[in-house]
Amino acid sequence: METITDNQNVRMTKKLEKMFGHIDYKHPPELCPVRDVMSVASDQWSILILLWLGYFPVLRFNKLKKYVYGISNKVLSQRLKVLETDGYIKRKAYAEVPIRVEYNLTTFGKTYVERLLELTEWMQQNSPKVLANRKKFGLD
Amino acid sequence: METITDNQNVRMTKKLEKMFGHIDYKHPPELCPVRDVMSVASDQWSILILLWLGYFPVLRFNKLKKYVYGISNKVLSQRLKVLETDGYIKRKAYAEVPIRVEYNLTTFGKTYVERLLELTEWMQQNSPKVLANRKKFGLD
DNA sequence: CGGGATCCCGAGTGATACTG
DNA sequence: CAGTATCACTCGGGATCCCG
Repeated sequence: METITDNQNVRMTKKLEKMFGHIDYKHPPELCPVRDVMSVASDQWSILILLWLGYFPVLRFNKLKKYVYGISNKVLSQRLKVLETDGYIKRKAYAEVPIRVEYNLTTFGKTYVERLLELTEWMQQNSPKVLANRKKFGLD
Repeated sequence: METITDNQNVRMTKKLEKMFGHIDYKHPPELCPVRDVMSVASDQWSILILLWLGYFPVLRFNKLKKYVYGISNKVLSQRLKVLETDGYIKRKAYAEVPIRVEYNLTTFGKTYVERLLELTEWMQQNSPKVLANRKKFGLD
């Protein structure tokens, strides 16, 4: 598991070649939507929001704020707005008193969370290794 | 491809359950290393740096700065430092005149870039959809 | 001359208070 | 309850400077 085979390297290079047609540095940023889309979806708060919305089928503003520990009102509402306009989540407001607002993943959002989970699983498994790296660093 | 089967939903929920033992909101952040590790590795600049280092076996500071279009000296050097201490990349300095510094992925970093590629591939394929969502939003 | 470090400034963020 | 308003503050961008 520590080593990477040549086959894996070849596959990686192929994928990277396809990728870099799109995030190529010669493209002015306004012609490179991938980076733009990526910056929204890979934001640390957005990731946590999406994961929690994957876990619970539906969540309200203050519940979400409680789960996404440490997020502020301002950032939460801003991220929710962006995630909604980008099509990952849906917002439903009920004209009750007090008002009730429910957020949930769209179908599109669910497919993204599936992918996201692969990555966060890796992080969960490897975070001890990273912490060990941090400790070790500078000692040798 | 548009719809998500019940089976997929079940798998997702299982993974999320495993996950949320670790990013649970009841955990104080200092006991939640996953979020900490994640915030480094999912940073938008770090992602681009790692992808380019996946594409080229080795890169020097100014080359990297050119490819990671738009990054500043300060942020680049700071991200490189963090990525090094976390074990994703390695830095080699040659005492020449002028000085030469080379960065490359570690084996650990390569395994991460493999995972990262799965995600960025998704973004590449779906960014048109996101852009369409943005345009459509507010019209209905 | 390459690889940063430093400094200054503006945009974004966090904490709290407040409102429809 | 679901957000906005306010304000102090941090962080990133950009230019410049420095050191080997």
